[in-house]
This record gives sequence, C-alpha cells and structure tokens, in this order.
Amino acid sequence: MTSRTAVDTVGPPNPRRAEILAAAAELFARRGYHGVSIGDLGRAVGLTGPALYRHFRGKEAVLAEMLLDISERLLAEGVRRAADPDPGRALDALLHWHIAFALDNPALITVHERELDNVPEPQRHRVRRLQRAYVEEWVAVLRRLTPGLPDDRTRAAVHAAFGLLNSTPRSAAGLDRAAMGVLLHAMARAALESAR
Amino acid sequence: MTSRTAVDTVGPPNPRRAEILAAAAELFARRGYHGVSIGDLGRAVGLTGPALYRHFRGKEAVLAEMLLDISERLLAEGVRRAADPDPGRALDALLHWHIAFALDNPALITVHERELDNVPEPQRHRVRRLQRAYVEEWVAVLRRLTPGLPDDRTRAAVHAAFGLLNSTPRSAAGLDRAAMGVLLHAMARAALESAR
DNA sequence: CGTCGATGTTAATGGGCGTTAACAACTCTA
DNA sequence: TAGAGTTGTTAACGCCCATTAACATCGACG
Repeated sequence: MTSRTAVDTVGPPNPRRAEILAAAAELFARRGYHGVSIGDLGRAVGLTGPALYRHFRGKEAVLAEMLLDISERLLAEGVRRAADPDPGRALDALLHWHIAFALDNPALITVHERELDNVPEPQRHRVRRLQRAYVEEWVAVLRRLTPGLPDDRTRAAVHAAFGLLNSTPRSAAGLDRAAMGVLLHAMARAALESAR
Repeated sequence: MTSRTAVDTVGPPNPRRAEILAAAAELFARRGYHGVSIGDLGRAVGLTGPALYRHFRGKEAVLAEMLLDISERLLAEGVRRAADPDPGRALDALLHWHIAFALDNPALITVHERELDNVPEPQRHRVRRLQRAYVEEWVAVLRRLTPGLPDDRTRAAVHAAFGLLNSTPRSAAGLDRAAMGVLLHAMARAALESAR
C-alpha cells in the first residue's frame, strides 16, 4: 500500500510544514488568500509549487490548518487566563495574552480576522466555534466585572476591543514593542470600562 | 474621432458607474479584490462581464476610483469637523463623522482598510496621501487637546481608535444603529483619553 | 547491495480570468 | 431618415492557476 507521505494532519511535527505555514501567513496577510498562488507559496520556502502537495492536501488545507491552529491557541490560553477568580485580574491577563499574541504574530492576526470565508466548510464551523468560544471567555469575565450589563452590548464591546487590539499590524508606528503593548493595554481597558 | 464613451473620470454623474461601484464595494468587502471576477461584478448589476469596460478602464480602475472617493470624502469632512476651535468638541465631531460613515458604509470601510495594496501605482500614492492627511487631522486635534504628548504615541493611538471604530462591519451585533453609535463613541473617546 | 518511502523536480491538463474584437440595438439629432 | 454615439451582447485570445502525472534523487535499512 502506497503511503501518502506527511499529508495527513498527525504525526511528529514536520519542520517543512511549519515553514510553509509561516510563509503562507505572511503572504496571505499581505496579499490576501486569492492573491497568493501555489507557486508563490513554494517559492517563499525555496521550492517549486507542486512540492507543496507533499505536505498539504491543497491550498485550502494550508489556510484551514492555519486558522484552526490560531483559534485553538487563542482559546486554550484564553480559558486559562479567564479562570482567575478576580475578574479585574482576569481581564488584565486576557489583555496581556491577546496583545502579546498580536504583537508577536501580526500576520496570523490579520489572516485570522479576514480569511475565514475562504476556509472550506467542514473546518470553517470548527474555527467559528473556537472564535465564538474565545469571545465568550471575554464576555464572561466582563459579566463578572460588571453584572447587569446586557450581553449583546458586552459582546459588541468585546468585538470593538478586538478591533482596537488587532489594529497593531496596520499601524507599524514608531513605538517599540513594550511601549505599544502598554498603550494598547491602557486603551483597550479604558474602552471596555467605558462600555458600562 | 471615435469617442471613448464614459470611461474617463469626469462628466455628469453616471448612475451606472455608481451602481457598479456600490456592488463592487459589497463584493470586494466580502470576498476580497482577487476573489471577485469581472463576471461577478457585471452579474451583480444585471449585466455581463465585458459590459463593465464601457464604464471603467478595467478591474483595477474600479478599485482605484472607489478608494479615492472614500479617502476624499473622509478627509474633506474631517477637515471641516477638526476646525472647531474647541478641541474637545472637534474630537467629538470627528468621532460622530467617522462612526456615521462606518455604520452607513461598512463595505466601503472594509475595502478602504484592506485593499490599498491592490490599487495601481499612480493612484495608490494619492490614496495614501489622503489617508495620511485624514489621520493627521485627528492627531492635530489630540495635540491641541493634550499638549506635550509625543506625536508617534498619538498617531499610534489614532490608528488603534480607527481599528476600534472600523470593527463595526465585523461585529454585526444585536444592537441597533443608534445604540451601536453611542457605544463606539464612548469607547473610542475613553480609549483616546487613556492614551495620555 | 537493493529496495522502498520520502521529498523533490518538470511536464501536462483543464478551467477560469481579464481583456479585446466584432457585432447589434437604441437614442439622439442634422 | 440617415448617421453617429452609447451601451449592451457573444466569441475569441492568451495567460495564470490549482492540481495531477511521471520521473529523479537520496537516505534508511533489510
């Protein structure tokens, strides 16, 4: 029986897969999913286009795995941070986590924000569920922090705060990472507190 | 001499052009510039693909005109509102304007935020200049409101506030337009004030 | 040493895209 | 009413793309 090489999702972490995913994140963020060809993807890691099929089922599979990975990482650590019994400290921990992720992975944040519609259907639902669960972690913390606030208003406020935090890749200002981090933290915290 | 029909930018406002631009905004916002074909664009206004060339020089020209129009509208009214001698009132006026624009034209805001890289080079510079000038209107108002704040920090704060305000198209929450407007206003104002 | 699986390559296939050409219908107006 | 300009159509062109096929190399291991 002929093996299908490393195309299936499990197994030991393949460095080539990670390399392709990293390059794809940069390209998808800069030019959009449809603006990047298989040839571009291969060339970005020193290969030809068709070599990509030794590692992924196709172009859509690259995007799907990327978005699933991001959503899972955001949610897993989000759950951990939201568990702080003090809701004020939980909110700060969530802010720290999300800001660090956005500052360290601007391309991933951009793709995560924009390209969900291009993920094929079996996995799009999983990504959506993970994204929603992540938002609900934030909503739950804010509900503990300010009881009585209507949920739809809280959810809208959380989405707006994400818009603020995720603006990092587009600003590219003259501030260094640390200064940008504290600025975003202060602004997002103030914005969320003003929503009450 | 054979006329080139209405392909050049000037002349009386052509309703067909406006119709195409509106449909293109929705499609570009939903699927991205490269995810929309000329055939899609024509079909969206009840025509075939090639009919578009009676009104635009090509696909890139549609995007270019769209982004130029948005940037000019944002800047023109932004200059007007920033002229209020009271910087606090000027900031509120800018917030009202930007929020109203974002709530009324979510697709335009999305395209304006994402697709600049796909505008061909002669006009990309013009759009960039207009966008920068718009940001500088905000920066100037904040400088009057809080003298002594370093400019790069102010600029970063403005970009973050734009991220918050422009999140509207992605939230689609259960709030109505008015409630969403006051929420965004309060959050953005608080965020900007916290940047001092 | 020979075989096999993993990981590349180039060549080929089929489809879609942006654009242009050629042609038709309709509306003015001289 | 003839002609010209406007705004559509369908057909055709060339290019690029995602994917597959066929073949090459190379290391692990019997």
